[in-house]
Amino acid sequence: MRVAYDFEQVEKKWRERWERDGTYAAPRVPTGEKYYVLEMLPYPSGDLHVGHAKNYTIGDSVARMMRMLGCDVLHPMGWDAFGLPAENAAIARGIDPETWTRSNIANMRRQVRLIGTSYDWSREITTCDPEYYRWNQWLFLRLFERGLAYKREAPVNWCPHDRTVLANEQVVDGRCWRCDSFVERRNLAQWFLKITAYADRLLADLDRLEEWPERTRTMQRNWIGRSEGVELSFAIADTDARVDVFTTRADTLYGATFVAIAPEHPAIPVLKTTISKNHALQIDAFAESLRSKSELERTSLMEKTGLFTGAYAVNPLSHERVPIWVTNYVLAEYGTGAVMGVPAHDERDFDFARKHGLPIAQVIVPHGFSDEPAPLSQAFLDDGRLVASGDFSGMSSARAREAIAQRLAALGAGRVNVNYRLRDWLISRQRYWGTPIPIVSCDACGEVAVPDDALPVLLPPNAPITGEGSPLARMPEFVNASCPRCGGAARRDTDTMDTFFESSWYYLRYLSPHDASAPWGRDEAAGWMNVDQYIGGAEHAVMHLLYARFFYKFFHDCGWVNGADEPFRRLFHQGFVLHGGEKMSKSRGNVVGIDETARRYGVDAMRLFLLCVTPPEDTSDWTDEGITGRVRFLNRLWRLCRPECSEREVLAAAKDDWRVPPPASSPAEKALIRTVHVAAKSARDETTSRRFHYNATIAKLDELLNALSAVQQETPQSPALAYAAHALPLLVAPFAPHVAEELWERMGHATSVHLERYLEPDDSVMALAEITLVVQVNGKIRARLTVPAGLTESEALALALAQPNVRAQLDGSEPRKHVYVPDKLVNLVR
RNA sequence: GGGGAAGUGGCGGAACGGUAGACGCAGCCGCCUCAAAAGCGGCCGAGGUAACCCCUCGUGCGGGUUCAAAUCCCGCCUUCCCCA
Repeated sequence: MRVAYDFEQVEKKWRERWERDGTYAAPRVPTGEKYYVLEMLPYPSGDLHVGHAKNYTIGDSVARMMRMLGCDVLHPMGWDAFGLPAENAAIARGIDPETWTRSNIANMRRQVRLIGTSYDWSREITTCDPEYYRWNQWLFLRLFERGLAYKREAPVNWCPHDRTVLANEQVVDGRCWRCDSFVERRNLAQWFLKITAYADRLLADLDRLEEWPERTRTMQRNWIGRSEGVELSFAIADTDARVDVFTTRADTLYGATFVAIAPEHPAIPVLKTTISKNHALQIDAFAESLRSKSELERTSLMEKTGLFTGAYAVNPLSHERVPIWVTNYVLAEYGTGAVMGVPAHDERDFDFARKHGLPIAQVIVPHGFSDEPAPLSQAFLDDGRLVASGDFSGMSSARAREAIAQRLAALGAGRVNVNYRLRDWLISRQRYWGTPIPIVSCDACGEVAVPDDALPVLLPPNAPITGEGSPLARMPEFVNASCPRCGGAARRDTDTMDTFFESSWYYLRYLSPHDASAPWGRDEAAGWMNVDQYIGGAEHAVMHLLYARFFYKFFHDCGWVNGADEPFRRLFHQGFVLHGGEKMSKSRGNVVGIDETARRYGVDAMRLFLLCVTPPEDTSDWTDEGITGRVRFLNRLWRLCRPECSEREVLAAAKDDWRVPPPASSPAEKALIRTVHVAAKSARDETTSRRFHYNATIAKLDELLNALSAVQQETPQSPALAYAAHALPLLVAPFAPHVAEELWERMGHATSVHLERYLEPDDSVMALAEITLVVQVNGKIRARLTVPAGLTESEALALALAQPNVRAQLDGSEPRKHVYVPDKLVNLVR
């Protein structure tokens, strides 16, 4: 199946014309109603396939619709250009990361343009440009000044052979992906951003993001993982030290039969003073065996194991001595690095106690049960009534939680606390291809900020990128610096930032992309923010979208942005495009590329197919048979509109009137004019409702072509035909922008169809003179009547009762009651 | 294990409590043609029936709410996604 017109030439012509004329340029600040529509900043990985095209087509259709509905639309594009793949290319093939990245951007820019997107290219940003990343550094320093960026030791994956840090995904079965050495965990001083300071707001404000998908909000809630409970202290017997634990179940405190700590727990050195040498050696060996294990392995993959330390902890209320164990499943990085073990009322503790022969002391019984419980065959997790809990026995769990918290507070042994699963954001990467962290380390002054007027700290060229060691650390000309504060010799920080830093604020840079004095302009932000519609994959539901929310709240607190302190008002996740029922991948060899598809069918056909096959949030399947339908659509469109084009003088003369529907002289003409408006209504409503189910709109456009074809055969000179043909380019413009523009021009218009107002659906045109009245008896359809619209209830009822089939179903009896839905149905109930 | 989304013809899907299967793909029949392609017209859930009238069944399964349920509620099964 071939497109019947020269789509290649048509599409190229308009691509260039739009570019030349700046058709889609947005004003500096909006004057009328504004609409900021944004697709997630892409990583320039290389070739685009039709899955990417689907994402950009959805966003572009929305942008074009909103423009045609009269809004000032901001629709920008840029490149998330820092990151590991460029550095890996450098390691594997000796290509300079910048060269590799720039050539990928050039290719992707060409492909994104190829698919007819209406971006304002004057606002293009590239995050590896010093003009961009200097503002990363500037923002980092503002976080640093406010105590929201801090440095501390934290474990990383370390390859001892390559002497480098590995990302989690570079650790395969505990070994380095490059050299197969066993990976170690090693503590390094690293920069963190204090996102936990915003945990409560990030959680609470999810409730206000009503136009985000529920699943995304749920995922963020789970990720933040707020729990209310008590932080309390167990003294380590025979020392002055203590072990802090957090629990949401303070009511089970009397049931604690052990305390479990992480092998890296800071109390271990103190604890060693009270135990035998043999115990101490065993602890060291146990810690050593876990040293190289990742969190994932410890908590999920490995069996839960542990070792008695020989030391005891003292329960702050019962004063009972319980053994302290080191375990693999308690992590030093999470919470307090220690938990109290209550086997009777916690599944994990129950399993652990069973395995290691620890006592199981039940202190909660179901309401209504006796105080002498039978031995448990599994942990009892529900709330109940306390037993064997000193003064608290007999209380309900809920009441006991409060009473125990109060008692602990009075004793100075505990306090009510809120715990979050969310941890501070580690942004240090021991990598080259990223934003240098603008900090100088001075022996005398400590960590000192690079002054604003010395920004950007440029990424030096010709770094030794070999995969061994940190490239910047091996460049003395970069490392050696003078302290901005005392002028003495100092060392530059040789880490670069996590690339999620750049993507946490880029939507603001689009507002003033060339401003050399500020990351963004206040007026521009006041005018354009917030992003009205954000579009991107569900895989970013947590990290990117949480980091961006954190940044925006910080900006808001600094007074740099006004209005709502959420960056993205509405969020839409598009579905994947499969091919042959599988995800597209190079290894499967099932990738459908954009270039090839554009060459075979044209961009308009591709866009229409991607939109029509499923609702945009659903997974869809690419098929070459499926796109046939869209090629036919375009061919029909071209053919049906062109006779009108030859009469361009007539149309030009009637130019002011082309939006006014002519009187219809036949039912087919009436139906045709009506279908024009039905299609326009669908396009408008799918946009303003933010459902974006343009698959339904395209079905209406199919019906419109069917109606047009019917009238053309019947009355080729019909004014209704001219009207519908003239409306068509307007109607399809957001979805198939090139062919629409070409037809529009051929009809004698000198200005772009994309700057026209969309066709306003008119209810009076869509009203039907005759409708089908459905007659039901007891909810089952017994007759369909073609009747004039607007019958009164009694008229409809009389008609319904006169139907022979209805009378037969009523079997001579009068209906007990009836329901009338005007112009729809009558339901008679026997 | 917890949470979320979804199950409709041969296929993708439409129907936001009111005519189930719009529209498209595939298939079948016809027109056009020397022929093919393209195009145009028709048929296309299952069963009953001479029948396109009409009747019965039918939206994963089982209940419920309602004059009326693919749609709302409860339970189950299956699939996908996220977190463990």
